[in-house]
Amino acid sequence: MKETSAPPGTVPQGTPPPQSPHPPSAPAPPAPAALAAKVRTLAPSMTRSMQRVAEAVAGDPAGCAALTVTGLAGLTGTSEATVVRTARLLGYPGYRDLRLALAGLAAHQQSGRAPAITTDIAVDDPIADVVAKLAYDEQQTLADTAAGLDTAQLGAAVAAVAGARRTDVYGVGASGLVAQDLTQKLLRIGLIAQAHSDPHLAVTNAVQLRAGDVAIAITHSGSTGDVIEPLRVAFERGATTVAITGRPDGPVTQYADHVLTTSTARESELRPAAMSSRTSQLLVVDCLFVGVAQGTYETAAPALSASYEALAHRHRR
Amino acid sequence: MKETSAPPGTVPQGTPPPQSPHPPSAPAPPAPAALAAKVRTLAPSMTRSMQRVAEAVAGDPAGCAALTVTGLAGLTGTSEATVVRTARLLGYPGYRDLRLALAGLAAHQQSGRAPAITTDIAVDDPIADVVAKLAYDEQQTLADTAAGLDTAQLGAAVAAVAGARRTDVYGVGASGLVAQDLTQKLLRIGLIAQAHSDPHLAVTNAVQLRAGDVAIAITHSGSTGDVIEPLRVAFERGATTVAITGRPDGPVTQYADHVLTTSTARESELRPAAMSSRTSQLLVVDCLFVGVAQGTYETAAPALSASYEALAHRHRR
DNA sequence: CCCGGAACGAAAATATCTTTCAGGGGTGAC
DNA sequence: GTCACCCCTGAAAGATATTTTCGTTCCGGG
Repeated sequence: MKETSAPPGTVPQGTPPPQSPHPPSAPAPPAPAALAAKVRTLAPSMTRSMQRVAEAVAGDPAGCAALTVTGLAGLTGTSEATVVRTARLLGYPGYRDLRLALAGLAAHQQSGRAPAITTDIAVDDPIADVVAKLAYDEQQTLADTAAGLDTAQLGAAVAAVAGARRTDVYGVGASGLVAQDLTQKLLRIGLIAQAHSDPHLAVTNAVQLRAGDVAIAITHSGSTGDVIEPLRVAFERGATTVAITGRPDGPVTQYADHVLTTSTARESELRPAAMSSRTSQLLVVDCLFVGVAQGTYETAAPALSASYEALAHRHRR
Repeated sequence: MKETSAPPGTVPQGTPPPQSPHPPSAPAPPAPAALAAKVRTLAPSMTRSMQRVAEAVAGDPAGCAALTVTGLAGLTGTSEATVVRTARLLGYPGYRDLRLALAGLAAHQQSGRAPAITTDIAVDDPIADVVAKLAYDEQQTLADTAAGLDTAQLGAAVAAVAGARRTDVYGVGASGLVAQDLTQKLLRIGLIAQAHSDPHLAVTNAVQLRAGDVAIAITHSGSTGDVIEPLRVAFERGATTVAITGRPDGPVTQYADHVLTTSTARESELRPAAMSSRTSQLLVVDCLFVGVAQGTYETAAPALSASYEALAHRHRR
């Protein structure tokens, strides 16, 4: 018999990438998930050998999917012909298609058992669980942050930075890295930006700010004195001030013209709050950056490609 | 060659891939659902023809699962050999197994929800859309990274760091911030760690490493000379070396005992690759950290609370 | 005891997958 | 600018897997 699905040289379907239609679900021949039921239904009409095969298939779809005709025949103590006959009886054109369906079924039921990722990370969690849980938590943090972000405030902050003479960013500890990340990006699109993690230098720099400049403070707790102080100075010098914080009611906001709220996820002993706050802050910072890049596209685009090219030589062949 | 998948009575899988270039080669277990991610990760190292095949496969898993080698080759305008080569590159023993995985994936996503809108960010997108798209993309990046992360390699890296005399981390540019992030965390649980972004200092420090020490290089491109060089030195001094890179076939891996792969998302003009690579790298680093914290819980727990308390009085009332 | 029918498996026949090999195109060296 | 080299690529040979064919065996009934 010829290949059931696609003739080699001909033009079976002229549509390569288009998604296959979902509405017309399983018609009749390819049973999607009701395989076990089908086996029970058809069992009476099967011969002994075929029943053995059907039983094996229904019992361990995943395992059988990994077997060839010969393998399955050997496993069930029958012959290849019997296996093919069974596949036919179950409604498939041949063993090949049964096997394909089997693989799908296996994947399906494997995804069925949802890992309890809502749990906290325990000391004895296997490493695979740690990965799953962390990824899940960070995804959750991102969703929360996006949902809680005030786009009006963000828009105002974007406009301020896009039109600023210079932008100073304050952050210490983990937030300091976020501050640097933002700074790096702004520099890449040709803006003048600087990150400060040294409180003293931050304050002395803040004094130089004036109207038209922007100061951004990043602090999860909203009460980090080392970051509030320079922001206060900048505020009093007339600069536009922005606070990125997880505590929109914290002290830092009293000197902030615009407040961007980051989300606060539950923390645990093994998962310090710094982790999710960092994720959240980075998303906010990314949004800010992209917004600014949009607003200054004329200059941002060439600056981006220039910096990209400048780095090209630093890569080995 | 005998049946690639499984002899009758024995274990189904467990077949390591054909060749391993170096001792630290990822076994690359048959990817279950991480296919799209894998395609993106490996795309840069593919040839044009192979990319066409990979694209078709990633674009329409269900459709491709129904095709034979010849059919897929015809559809993509390539040859059977190329299709098989692509399957190999994606980590499967041959096309047969890729097809099987494809069937599983198809069943998987048919049951799952619709894949969301994946439009690029445009210059004139309203700020709310920017937030939504960025959040979605970063979530996707996290999922891809988690799916593509080799837990065996991660476990090995965790063990190495947990037992290390000292740990050095190399990273420049955006990866430098990730390196600092990791370092900060490790310091917090009482380990000795240092981040280097100055290539010269990194090398001079690497010379001091010896067996029992760990060196970690972080580079998205996998070919950043400034980061490879210190890793090479550390490798030759006998330290355990780890590479965190988006290019598991890049130059950096030749000096790495363990390779942790980050995901590569499509980039656009307004969304530089650095953004998603950073997200991906951070997740990997977080996993590494939590793993190490688990392994050294006896000392990590008190160290964590100590550092927490030490910071408390830096917060304003 | 012999006959008819169905089940079953061995092996041939076919299709499919994998490997090998040689040509073509591009790149770096000189 | 030319040459040599290497890698990509596809055609075809070679190896495997699947399907079909066909003969044998096993029962139950006449």
